[in-house]
Amino acid sequence: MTGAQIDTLPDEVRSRLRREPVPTWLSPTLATLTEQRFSDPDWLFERKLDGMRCLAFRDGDRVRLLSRNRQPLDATYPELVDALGAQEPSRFVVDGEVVAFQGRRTSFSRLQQRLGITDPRAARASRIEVFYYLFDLLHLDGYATTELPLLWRKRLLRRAFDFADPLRYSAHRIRDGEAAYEQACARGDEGVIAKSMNSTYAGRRSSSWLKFKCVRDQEFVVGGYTAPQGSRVGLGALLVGYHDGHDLVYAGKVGTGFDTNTLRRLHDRLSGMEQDGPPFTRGLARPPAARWVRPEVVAQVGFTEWTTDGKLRHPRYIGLRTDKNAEDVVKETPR
DNA sequence: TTCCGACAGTGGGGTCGCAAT
DNA sequence: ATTGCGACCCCACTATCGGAA
Repeated sequence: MTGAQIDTLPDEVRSRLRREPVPTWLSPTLATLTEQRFSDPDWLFERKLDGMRCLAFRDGDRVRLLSRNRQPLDATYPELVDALGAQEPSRFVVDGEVVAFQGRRTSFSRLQQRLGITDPRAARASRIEVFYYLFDLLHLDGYATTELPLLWRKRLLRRAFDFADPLRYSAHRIRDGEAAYEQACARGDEGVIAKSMNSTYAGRRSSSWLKFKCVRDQEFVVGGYTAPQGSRVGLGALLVGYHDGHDLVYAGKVGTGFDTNTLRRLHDRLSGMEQDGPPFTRGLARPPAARWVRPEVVAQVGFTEWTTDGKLRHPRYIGLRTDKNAEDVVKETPR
């Protein structure tokens, strides 16, 4: 039956298949982050899902799920093992993302509540429903498919599998990347993955897969900093917050985005502004070991979203804002 | 020559499991 | 029973280096 799937391929495509046993491991292709947004008839665009990367290997009765770092996930997602084991093809390798939903959005924080579970019974009993979005096919019925063009791999994947929850096919649109990106951000998605339709499966960081991330940034007041560790110079991270009424609310640390010069400059500036206690009046349950400063410096910070705990997720330093008064820094609500 | 990709190192939030308290 | 820590997951970013383009 599935051999028929392969038989339907045009000769020039089929000639790129290579016979092989089902591999026990393949490195996942990783996308490269880019600021460029483009539309291109040779590229397709998929939703960027906020979950966990997972490769699935089936060889007959044996189904194995592995994380990006080769950690076994079979016991964490037993219902996915079952669904893959019930598929018609008995030998395959697929690539995809395991996700959980919070409303209409994929939610990594919700998925995290299942992530550490290593007992299949506990996993099945979990209230967190997960889905496996498949977006690539690396092996089918004794053939390596990694040398096929992406669009053919996706076609084979879609035809060879029976997509019923919890397995879902990761749909794409062709050509219109900029519109896909804008719609993704408006929906509250993480972004878009752009993929060159004719590319083979790279199995490493690749410029044939690009990340268009929906990013946010705003100003924050610097209220302290931590000491540098190891070979770091100047400081480790900035502790930042924003005003809310009479409160200065702590929003987390920012520990990346500076080069060596900036670290030194920031430390020079902040070390002259120290005060005894934290300037934050809210959001700081247990103050971390830090130096505290008068809340006067304003920094621009990029991040992906607010966590449920009111902290910045994936924060990075962008630069200082000298044109903005610290008193005017408040939490911006996304429009 | 320039650029790309890999690696190491530093930093973030959050969850779970387990050992120490 | 509580706390702290490491190991995972998600990452961003800098600095360096060797080989590809």
